[in-house]
Amino acid sequence: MKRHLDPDVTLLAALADPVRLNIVRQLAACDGICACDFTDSCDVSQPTVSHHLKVLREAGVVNSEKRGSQVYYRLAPLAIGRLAAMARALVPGDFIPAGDLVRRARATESVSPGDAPARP
Amino acid sequence: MKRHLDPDVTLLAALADPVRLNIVRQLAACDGICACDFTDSCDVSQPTVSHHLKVLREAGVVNSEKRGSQVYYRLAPLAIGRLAAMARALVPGDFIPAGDLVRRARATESVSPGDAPARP
DNA sequence: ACCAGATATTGATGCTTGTCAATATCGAAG
DNA sequence: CTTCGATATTGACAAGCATCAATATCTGGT
Repeated sequence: MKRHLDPDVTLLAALADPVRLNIVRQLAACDGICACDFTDSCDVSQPTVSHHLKVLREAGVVNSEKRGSQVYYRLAPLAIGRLAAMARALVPGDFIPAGDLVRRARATESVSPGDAPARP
Repeated sequence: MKRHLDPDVTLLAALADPVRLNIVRQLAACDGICACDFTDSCDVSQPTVSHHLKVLREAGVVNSEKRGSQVYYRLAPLAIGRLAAMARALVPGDFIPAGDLVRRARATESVSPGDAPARP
């Protein structure tokens, strides 16, 4: 994982992988999961799972705790908080002149994702 | 941009780039920005900006509206909403047995990001 | 001390991606 | 119609990443 200058990019990049997002979602549903469980649930090899866990660890998304011969992982609340804060900061309307609010309210998200700039 | 099966991964991947996150942040601060403004503010070439805008468009992060010879971009509220929903879904504590809450409350995020699994 | 299980590291490989130069397309103005 | 400014596309290239096989390290039990 590239060490970006912006820690938010690092956080997003850590989550922007199907295997890693799957891991994170499992951790959200049931905190404190042993690494071996991921080796079963994810359909990738054990070294790959270990690699992804390392990426998540270095991005601060998960914390690890060694217990006996196995390692338990849990979500880092700070990381999830940072993600939520990012989403909140991206919501327009907090620091925008009132006139723009009206203009935005009129344009009610009519364009579907992925289409070109209105080619007739 | 790879077309993932999971749309959330596509959304996160679209945001996980310094140039694109910069664009999105500018759009959050001042909605309705012409593409040429990004060519100035981002220190990459015009084709690269156009490429990143396309990625954001296809991920549903931004909507584009052609006005005259120039194209205005604005954030897609749905995408930001999806990001916020993701962050909310990752917060543990909503659907976790009460006993685990106590256990998690005791382990108060003491481990710093990126360190090894507690080697004494 | 040795063995077995769990996790991490290394090295190699194919695919993806960010970037730019060059070119194409599109719209407005003359 | 031609020219100019703005945006998009194409082609090419280097860098980064996900993945696995093989190997190493660590831990608990016998």
